[in-house]
Amino acid sequence: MAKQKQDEGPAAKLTINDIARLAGVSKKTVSRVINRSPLLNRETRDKVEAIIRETGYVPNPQARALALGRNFLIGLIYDNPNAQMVLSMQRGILEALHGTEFELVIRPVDRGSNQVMEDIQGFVTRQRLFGVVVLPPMSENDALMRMLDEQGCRYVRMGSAILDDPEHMVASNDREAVADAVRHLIAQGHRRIGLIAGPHGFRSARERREGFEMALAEAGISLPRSLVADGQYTFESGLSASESLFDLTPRPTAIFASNDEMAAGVLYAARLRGIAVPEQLSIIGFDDTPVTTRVWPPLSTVRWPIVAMGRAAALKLIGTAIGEGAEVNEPSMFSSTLIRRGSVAPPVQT
Amino acid sequence: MAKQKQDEGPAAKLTINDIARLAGVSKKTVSRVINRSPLLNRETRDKVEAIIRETGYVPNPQARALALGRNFLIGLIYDNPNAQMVLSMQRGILEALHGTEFELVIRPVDRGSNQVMEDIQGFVTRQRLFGVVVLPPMSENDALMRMLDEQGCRYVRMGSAILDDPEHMVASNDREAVADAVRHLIAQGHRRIGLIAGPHGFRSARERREGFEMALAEAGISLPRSLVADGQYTFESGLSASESLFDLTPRPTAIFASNDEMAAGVLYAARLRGIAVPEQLSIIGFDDTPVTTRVWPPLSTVRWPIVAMGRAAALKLIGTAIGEGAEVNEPSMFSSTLIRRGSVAPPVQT
DNA sequence: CGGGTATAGGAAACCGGTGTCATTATCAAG
DNA sequence: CTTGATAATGACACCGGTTTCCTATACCCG
Repeated sequence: MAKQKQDEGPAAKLTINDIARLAGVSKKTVSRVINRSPLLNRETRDKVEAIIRETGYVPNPQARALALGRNFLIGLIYDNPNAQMVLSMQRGILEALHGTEFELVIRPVDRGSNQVMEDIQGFVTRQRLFGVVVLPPMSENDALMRMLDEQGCRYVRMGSAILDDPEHMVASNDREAVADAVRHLIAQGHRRIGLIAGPHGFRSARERREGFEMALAEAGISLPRSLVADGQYTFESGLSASESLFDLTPRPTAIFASNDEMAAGVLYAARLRGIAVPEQLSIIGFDDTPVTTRVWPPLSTVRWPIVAMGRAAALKLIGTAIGEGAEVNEPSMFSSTLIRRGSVAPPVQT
Repeated sequence: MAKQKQDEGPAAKLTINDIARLAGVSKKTVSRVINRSPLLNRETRDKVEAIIRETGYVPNPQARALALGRNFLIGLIYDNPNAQMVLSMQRGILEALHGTEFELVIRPVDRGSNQVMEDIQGFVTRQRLFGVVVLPPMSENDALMRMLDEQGCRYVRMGSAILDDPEHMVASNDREAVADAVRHLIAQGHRRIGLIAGPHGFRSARERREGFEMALAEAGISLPRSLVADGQYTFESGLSASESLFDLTPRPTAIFASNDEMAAGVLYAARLRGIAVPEQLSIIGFDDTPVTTRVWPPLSTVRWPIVAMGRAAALKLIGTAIGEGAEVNEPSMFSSTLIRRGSVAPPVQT
């Protein structure tokens, strides 16, 4: 059993030397063709390109990465319960990467673990990543960004946050969007509106809460502490949080849940209690995940342009590589919009 | 402006030469330490390891990949509407990859496009992937597997398929699981049971349909063509397909939908028609996605161990690398189970 | 027609590891 | 005390590209 190293597969691996030999030029010339060097004879270029096309030669990216000192891998770091969001984000990023030589390497992490930092550091340094996109809530971790800076790893953070650093941030205006949603409820006549907040420490949770409070304050509606329940962005937490709101007298006539999962929990809880939606209770969620259209009634919600934001994040990242001087002009702030479905109606008169 | 190559970032990149110099040994010896070569003096090893630990040296994977002729990237190829499934699969694979030097590169493709093959081929050859995991329905594409073979790219296909080739396949027994589900309906007294089938050409769709027919045949129940409606594995298709079933007289008292999305569509359609579930209509889905517990009533469904299957697939792939001689002993066949929730009840007597 | 200047292209070093083989040190056996 | 076997280590080529430096040729001008 002789080791057959060279002709392992039917697609014997071609090297730049083979191409050079076939074309009758030096490997340097082939390299110039590949990298589109402008100081090449037209004929020479055509000849080499023809051979490359015929043979189906593909430069070895490992060798390229080694020689160039950087590779073409973008990392996606996240720790997020929202599967739909993560997947949409992946899609957006991949759209931007399509046609480039970049690939996407994903890295879910466990925020709870106290090894997250080491884990991520090992990830970026070992793979010498070109850059990473960080999804919320990991993106709110400033220590992480410092570490990435130290490692010389580019990054873009996604989030519902202030634009302290537009170059490294793609954000949505959650606060204003939530305020809009709540204004909608108020316009329908609601005055006792409950909030199911997101987890403490999440910037998105704070932004959404502030938007909620802002709209109420504008309308001169006071917000007793009892109308605010804490949630964890999960269906179950929405379910249990809403029960404490239902126990209030008078009961709130509308509830804004800080994400769709919790909104679905509210709807489920209402069903268990025999509270009719939207007749006796209006509900608005946030994210516009598919679940909003699967339940009955379909949930009104706030949609943020996840795919577009993912695309923008990736373009920001690789833009710095492609056009050295070219300014990256991707927008950093995206607007969310209220999607009206069937879960909102005027309150019953009491 | 002198170029400062060496001390670019705070984490100046160490090379194997630096370690060798610091340890007073040759780079080859350092390499031996890294690769746990057994023919090393204990003292030498300890000394080098100490230095590696102190300095935080990490071998450059690009260089390793180049020298070794293969890199440590696993690709995930999919074209699937089921976000939850894809994400669970990612999770399973990553669990298996955790602690190894492998990373996961994802590649959603567009099955419709006639460039899929070129796209994937470019992906695996350019990146010289170690191997790929292919999700259904892409995994049913035999031409793709031939191409991967030609490219010398390892692969494992996931699916609900016959085990023609256990080494390259991780499968679930959809047929038997569906038969179980339908037997459950029959045991409850149902006789007119509708099927919403998956798209033509999907092996999973065929398997599930065969399971359905099998259970009916066992019970001696005939299946008129009108009780079978075609679906596309989407919510909307489930919605419209179920309407044709609802128009039948007599109406089916139970419906098996070939996945949860379509089952949710059936439930939604029933709500629109004022058909009470489960009193007037029983529903069973397939996949056990989160939506099944968000809707009311929660849907009975068939659960297949996605995460475990993803883990097994990844282990099969990298197992061949880690233990050369060691047989990979991951199971190739996984069992699905019926999850009973609230969408099934005995039929009303007519 | 000669000298200066682009410009194409080659030789060799390099990126940071790994493989092969030779060399040296150590030890048991004869 | 010599010899052969064995363990530990090092020298050097190599993986497949890129980059630097240099030379040879073509072209331009006075």
